[in-house]
Amino acid sequence: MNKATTSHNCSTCLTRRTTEWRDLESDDLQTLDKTKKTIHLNPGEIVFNQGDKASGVYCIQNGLIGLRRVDEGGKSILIRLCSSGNTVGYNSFLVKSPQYNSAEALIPSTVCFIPGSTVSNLVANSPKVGERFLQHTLADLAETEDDYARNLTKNTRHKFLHILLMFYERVGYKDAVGLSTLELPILRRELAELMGVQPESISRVLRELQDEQLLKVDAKKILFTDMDTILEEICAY
Amino acid sequence: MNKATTSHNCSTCLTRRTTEWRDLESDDLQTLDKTKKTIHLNPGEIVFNQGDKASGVYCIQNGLIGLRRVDEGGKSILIRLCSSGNTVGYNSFLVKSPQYNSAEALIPSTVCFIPGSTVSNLVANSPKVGERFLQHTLADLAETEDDYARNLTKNTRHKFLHILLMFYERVGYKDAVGLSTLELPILRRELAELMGVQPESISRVLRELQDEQLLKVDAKKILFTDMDTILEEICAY
DNA sequence: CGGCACGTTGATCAATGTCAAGCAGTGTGG
DNA sequence: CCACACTGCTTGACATTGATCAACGTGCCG
Repeated sequence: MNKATTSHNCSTCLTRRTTEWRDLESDDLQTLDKTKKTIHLNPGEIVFNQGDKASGVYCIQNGLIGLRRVDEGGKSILIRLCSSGNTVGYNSFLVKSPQYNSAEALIPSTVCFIPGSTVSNLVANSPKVGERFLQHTLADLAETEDDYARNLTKNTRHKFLHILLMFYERVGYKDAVGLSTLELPILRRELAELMGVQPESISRVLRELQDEQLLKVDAKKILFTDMDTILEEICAY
Repeated sequence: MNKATTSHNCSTCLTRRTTEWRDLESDDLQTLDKTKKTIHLNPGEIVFNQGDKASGVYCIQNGLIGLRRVDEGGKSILIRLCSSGNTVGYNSFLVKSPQYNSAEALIPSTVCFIPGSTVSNLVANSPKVGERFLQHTLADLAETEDDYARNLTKNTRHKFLHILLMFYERVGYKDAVGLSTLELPILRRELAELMGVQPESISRVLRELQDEQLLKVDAKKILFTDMDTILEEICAY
């Protein structure tokens, strides 16, 4: 979008401070900067496809990337959402496997591609980088186990409320009169794919929640008219 | 059970060759051996509980350990099964969090407890150990994503057949007349907890599969009378 | 204007959960 | 040794959830 952001410098990149590269200095930082490629993506555009050779890793500058898995039957789900400061494609690269998942921009996004040779060099050069990748993997594992458990034990309503709150934490705000508000950044279909349900189920649970006066819906905008009750429902049971 | 196996020596331990400690030598190996504690567990006995302080890691010598998560509503599921050569509790230890899951022996099992200080020393001493933990975490993440996707997209029947085949790979054998056979090592309830369904659903799908002549059931023993059809069903769609 | 993707809603159906009953095996105490 | 309690497993009846199929409205874009 913005031409100025296309030529990016790792040394001054604020996002880098939350990535695996946060501990790099001088030479290593220059190596990173010289070999990375910055890429802009529109919604629906692909970072990489399930089955592709993993030739490096991708740092998300800004935006929202969905990791998608399609099964043999053609059913598609979103395994995880990743945003600014996350790295995607690293796991397949580190185990030298083809990409397990596809990565797709859900909103306009900027990612930096780091070639595999650079990753290998930097990991070999500085032990901190390896440690950061370990911590990142551990965090992804913990999150995936949480999602796994929730999706296996909860009903559609609970799972949906959880996703709403997750988005509220990321991009929610208070409107003019102090009401908690959220602009959903993704389609109904994508919400459904996060929960392993059909889009119609999303419509129905939204209607149900509106009928109960817990929130108001206007297309992608959600107004939480009774956040307390929602929080209680999610946390209690 | 067997007294002889209680005093164990890491240097000669065959299981160690598939753990994070496989690359250790001489001094490090002695440190490991001197500080580890070997523990025998009967079915139902607990290695550690969800919420416990993670004071070290546990290597599974033999047996079958289930990682269980109980949610606020009291529903319990099995997140993952671990057996000989796996390490459990390492993820919580490495991120210095309380245990995310409980670990419980599902059959008679032997595990070695490695105190946290030993783990930290060995990781600091030899970079290979850290790399092994990274690879282990990556493998667990990949497996959890697979399970996640399957559980979100497949029905009870498909998930159950998948679990049967998984057990067949681990402990299956051909009987006297060459028929694929399996002694299920766990309860119906535990099978259900692996899939996030009710035990009754396991009974029903077992009945269905018997009625279709795909297998025969005698308590815990499963005879696969038509393995080809089962494999086709799982792989195709 | 026409086509297309997204979203909503209704009707219906299939899958799974829930509840209750009964059976088999096992261990315990009288 | 028997009576009893207890747990695991199965089955049936029924309720509930969510999927499926179809129709329709809206907004966007060529």
